[in-house]
Amino acid sequence: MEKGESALVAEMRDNLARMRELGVEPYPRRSERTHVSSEIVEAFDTLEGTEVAVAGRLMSVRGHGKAGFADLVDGGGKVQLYVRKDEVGEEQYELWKLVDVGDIVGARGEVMKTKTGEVSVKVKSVAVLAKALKPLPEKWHGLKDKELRYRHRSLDLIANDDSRRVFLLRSRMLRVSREFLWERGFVEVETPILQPNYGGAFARPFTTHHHSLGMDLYLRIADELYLKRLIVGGIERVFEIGKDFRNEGMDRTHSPEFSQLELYQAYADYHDMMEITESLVARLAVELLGTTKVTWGDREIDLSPPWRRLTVRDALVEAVGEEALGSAAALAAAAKAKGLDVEAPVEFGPLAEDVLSTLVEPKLVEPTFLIDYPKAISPLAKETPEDPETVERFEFFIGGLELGNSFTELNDPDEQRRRFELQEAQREGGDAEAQGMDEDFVFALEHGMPPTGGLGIGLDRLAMLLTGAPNIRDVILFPPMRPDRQA
RNA sequence: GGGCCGUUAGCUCAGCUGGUAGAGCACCUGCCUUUUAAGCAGGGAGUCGCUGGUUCGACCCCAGCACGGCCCA
Repeated sequence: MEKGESALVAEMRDNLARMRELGVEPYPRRSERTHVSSEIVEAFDTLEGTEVAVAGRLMSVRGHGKAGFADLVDGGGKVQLYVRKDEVGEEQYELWKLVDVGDIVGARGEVMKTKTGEVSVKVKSVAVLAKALKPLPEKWHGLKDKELRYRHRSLDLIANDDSRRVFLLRSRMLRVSREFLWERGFVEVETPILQPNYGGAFARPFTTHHHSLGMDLYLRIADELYLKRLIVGGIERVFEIGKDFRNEGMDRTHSPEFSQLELYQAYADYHDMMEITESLVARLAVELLGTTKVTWGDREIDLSPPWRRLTVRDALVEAVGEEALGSAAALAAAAKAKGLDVEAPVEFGPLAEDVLSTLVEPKLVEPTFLIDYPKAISPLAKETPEDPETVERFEFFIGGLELGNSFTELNDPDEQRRRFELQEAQREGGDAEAQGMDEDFVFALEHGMPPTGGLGIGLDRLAMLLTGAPNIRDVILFPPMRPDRQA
């Protein structure tokens, strides 16, 4: 036994060696498969008595002396193998006895049913397709340890059906989202992840360096400014599904690397974006879950449109009272009275955002569009007709989760330049999350961008909602983790 | 960043008031040609997260650290 190697591993390695002694290559190049397990189980009546070839992982082996049963799991599900010494012969039965739970095997044989009614393959020949050298997690508790599940997702997927379901559902979420947008005439594109400037959101970026250009580049924090260039370019309905990166804290709902769907539609505004949002989310629920009702914690949430529209102003009035909205000082006082940790001096916009995220958003369990935000915290959105300090913007919330952000896009290039300049001043004033000037984006706007509605949806959180997952890491296949430093 | 909780066999977990560690699954040996959490009999398996400290003696008490979880900022 090598250092650190358990007895179980030694046994599996020993079986590997003995397979080779029998002249069997445990990692062959070729395999055969005529059916996946689900096909055999579902079409048993027509397949009974015919010969099939199956392949997959052995998840359970039950020996009976000169015979044995095993559960073979493949992409379709599970089918039982029935291996008899008098069917496979002496040599093959020797090989069968060297097979461990976890091994990838192929088997050829006749479709049959046991007397207990289990659809099975009565094996004529068996092949080892990949010998496993490490034991699987326990068979009926699965792999529970969250750390191990996140660090070793392959094991989690083998051992936990729930985990596999989550990620298959997530895949279908992407597919249905694309179908939905294609039906509406949207075009999928890819824009740069490595960017000389970052923008489109408030966040600290990840910085990297390109050696041959001799320059620093940023990993994008949003897709927005490139997608709007495409609207200028005449691609009137455009979307991108991809990763954004924000160099911020991690918690139950934040991952530094996360997936976002962003879409832009020319000749549309944020009302149209609300309709798209409601329709898409409801469609996803129906297609993936068969119902518009999702379970979230101990609540049931109905995602059927139309969703509630709540103005930021009304939300703030309800949270801190109308008097508090008169000035930044009044709002600060009211926020402090509600227990918020307010550091003076704070401007109205960021303060309002604080109040919203602490006192309002967690209560937005039923699907809600929070609409009409302060301009000061929305440098890319167009003003409302009623109030130049308010913009046509919404964020939407379900189950207390912020799931997305949308504007009627600002398309006045001069106004956009002024907004960027204000942001730059804030950045110089020490706000690391303020957005920088993007001259090339303004250059594009100067050629004329049609009135446009834009929308971003956080796909990880949407996947959380649709699967009931309490932690964003539960819906990210390989979530970022600190290195596992063994002493 | 702060508070609380966790880390014991490959996995899931027990472990009392400090006296050198247990179960189930998995694994090994034997029996078993329709089992499916197969069964019966027997057996092996541990750096108790890491480093220090207290103590005659530490999985257990104390301190620090690491990783993770929940909550708060």
